[in-house]
Amino acid sequence: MSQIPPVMARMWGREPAPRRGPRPRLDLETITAAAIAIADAEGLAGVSMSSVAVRVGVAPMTLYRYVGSKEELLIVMSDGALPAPPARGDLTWRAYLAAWTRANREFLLGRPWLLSLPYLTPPMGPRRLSWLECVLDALAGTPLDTGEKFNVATTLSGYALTSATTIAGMQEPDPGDTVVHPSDYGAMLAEVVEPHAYPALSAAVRSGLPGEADDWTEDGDFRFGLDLLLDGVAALIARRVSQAGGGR
Amino acid sequence: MSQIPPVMARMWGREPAPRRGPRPRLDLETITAAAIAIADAEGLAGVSMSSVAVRVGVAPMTLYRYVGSKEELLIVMSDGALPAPPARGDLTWRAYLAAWTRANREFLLGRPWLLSLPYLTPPMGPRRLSWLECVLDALAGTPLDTGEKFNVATTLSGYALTSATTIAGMQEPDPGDTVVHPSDYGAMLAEVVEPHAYPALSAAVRSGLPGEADDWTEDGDFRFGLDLLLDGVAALIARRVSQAGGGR
DNA sequence: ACCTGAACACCGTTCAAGT
DNA sequence: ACCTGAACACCGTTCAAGT
Repeated sequence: MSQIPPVMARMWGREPAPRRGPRPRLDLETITAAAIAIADAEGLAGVSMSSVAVRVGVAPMTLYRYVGSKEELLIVMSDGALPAPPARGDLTWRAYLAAWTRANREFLLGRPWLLSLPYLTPPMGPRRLSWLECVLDALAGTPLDTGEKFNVATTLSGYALTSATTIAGMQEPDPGDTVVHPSDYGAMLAEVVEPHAYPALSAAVRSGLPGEADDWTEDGDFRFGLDLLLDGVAALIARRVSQAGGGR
Repeated sequence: MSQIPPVMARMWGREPAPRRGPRPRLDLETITAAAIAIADAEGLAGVSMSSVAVRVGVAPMTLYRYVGSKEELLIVMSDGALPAPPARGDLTWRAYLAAWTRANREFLLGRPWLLSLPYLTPPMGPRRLSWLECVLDALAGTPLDTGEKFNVATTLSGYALTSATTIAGMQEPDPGDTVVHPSDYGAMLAEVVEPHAYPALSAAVRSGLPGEADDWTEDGDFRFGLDLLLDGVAALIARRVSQAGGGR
């Protein structure tokens, strides 16, 4: 058994090797915390094996005892940077999932470098999976099957991701990022989009539109999409309930 | 005016500088196509300024005449790699948006390196905006306002992205990627997730679950989430219609 | 005006050597 | 057993020089 990849074993504290001799002076958590601190301060561009090593006071190559590669370090960071999911309290599934999605979006906005992590793997770390756990738990009282619950979780976190990306893309640059920061997205589009090639878009853009950063950051747009999704979930639950009722 | 960022000007063929003297031997499209071809063949890791330069037969520094930085090149690639959106035909808005979302997901799966592009900017390139145009056009006959139409587009492309990421994460590795490829995601989770810390998740995982790659790749799960979203849009439209009817 | 060669300041990673 | 110094094969980017 135990065919789980090495990063995963390490994230879950399953040290692969037995140990004799001197205790390690370092551990993965310390390294991860240092890398996260750098990313918070300087963006992902500031995170290099050597900058992390300097911060924990060690030679760069020492890190390779704890992490197979930089790519693995990034994966570990992407889990370590997550906060705990919101507490369930006595919210309905719907109120809870709304809070959950909002909290998900919030931590992405608080650490925009999470949005620029080069590869998105399926949820594998303890933190990320605790967020998944919460969705399953919130839906435990509903007639949805396991696959459906997973789908709800995927869809909601996807929505949080998209929403965060949209906002982060128009906000202040990361420290270290310089390429594109449309302070006025709508005006930018208006300048470039030609009416005969993009009729609907250019009409929308010219009639003033949701291009102002303020509008997008407003909560209304976020709630709009979220309600759309939750309405869908509610409708599905209602369907399942009536099916179950009719079947017995 | 013209406060659009340089990458954007270049993507739209607005050459910033006047030109006297020798004609350039290269253009941005050629460079972009070469970079995309490398990414298709070797993954994003294979794309370096020098590998692209070699492919177009030029010194690496020549590229900086056409592109401000590697980051800009990646942005240009992310637009250039998109196919044309599906034709509207005489589909209903709903059928069209379903096809649109599916096509969106499909090109992401066909070029998984798009999923690992380091930073997601708001839609700015001609191709990406033509996808947006199509959503606005499909919803033109509905009473949704501009902001709502944008939101629908954002939500649907977010869903395509999430769905593609989930599938790509469990499929064959990119050429060049080696870190994590859970051939059996469910079994992996089962091995690591403890019942008392993750009760709902470990129950789900142990009762056999949507962890098999086949299940996820199945169309059913994708359609599930998509219908959920489109049901929400339909409900909103119905609400707006009845409001408009009552208001006059 | 366009292109380039040499050079700069970095990368991530290996490996054999130290303790 | 853990840590490291030296070394390798790269990066992206600058700048002054060629034509």
